[in-house]
Amino acid sequence: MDFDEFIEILKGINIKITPARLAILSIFDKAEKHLSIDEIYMMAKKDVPNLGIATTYRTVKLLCDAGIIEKHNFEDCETLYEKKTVKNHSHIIDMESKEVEEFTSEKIKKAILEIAQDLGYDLVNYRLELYCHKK
Amino acid sequence: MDFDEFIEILKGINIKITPARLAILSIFDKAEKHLSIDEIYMMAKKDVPNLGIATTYRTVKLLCDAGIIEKHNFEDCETLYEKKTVKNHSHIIDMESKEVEEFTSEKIKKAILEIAQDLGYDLVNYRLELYCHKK
DNA sequence: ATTTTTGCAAACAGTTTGCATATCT
DNA sequence: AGATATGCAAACTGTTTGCAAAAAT
Repeated sequence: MDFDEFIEILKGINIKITPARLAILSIFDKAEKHLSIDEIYMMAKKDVPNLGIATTYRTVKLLCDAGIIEKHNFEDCETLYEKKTVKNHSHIIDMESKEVEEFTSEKIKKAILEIAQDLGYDLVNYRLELYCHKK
Repeated sequence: MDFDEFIEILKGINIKITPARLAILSIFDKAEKHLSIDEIYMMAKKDVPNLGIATTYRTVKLLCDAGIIEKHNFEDCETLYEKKTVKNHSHIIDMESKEVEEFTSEKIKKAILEIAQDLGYDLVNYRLELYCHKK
């Protein structure tokens, strides 16, 4: 999904295109890593110097609700956000550097679906996080 | 692990046995579900009427550090605590009732270990949560 | 012109801390 | 007695909200 598609989504949900929103949107569009609110705020401020923290929170929430970005609460980390990918994926957190890597495993996914079924549930979503040391 | 063993652990780490600590300890010993700080506070207050919330937090933190209880931050839930079991387990969260059930799966565990290895990490711990609707 | 969005400051929830007093060993 | 733990209130962090002014449609 690219930048213009994002904007179409925003227009679709009756939302005005403003400099603050464009700035934050484009940060996520370019981001190579998971971002904290403060990082987003700092980066966006370069484009929109008088941006307020409240607007940052509001915009991030908006993008979450619109399904454009995703929120993560990893253990011992501040809340982080990333652009949502179609494929749902899991995370590996390097416990020293706090760096986050992503992966998917059909094998694990299948096993999880199975377990949920066995226990009498319909799986809606799951969260899998591996806390590791780099070898 | 039973109540007396808990107390031995506390003594072992040079910690005084006080009514507040006994009360909170025994709540976890009996608890059949995951507990929020407020629930712990309310329950413990029955035994120790002038208990303060600060002591509740301090004691809960103490028990976490001692490895007696475990902290969970499930999505859209308040922070919850449970007595730590030797076996590490995963959680199924019923998205309507917010009830939490536990399970273990060697199959999943194995697959997870494998993945971590493949990606060049040593697995220290993992967190797996299934968000579901009850069938 | 109308509606939505913004920045600011104040409010808020959950948690932690400083301190003088009380409790444990 | 000496060391630790407690309750209280104040501080603090991360986040949300009310409002009047500003900007988008």
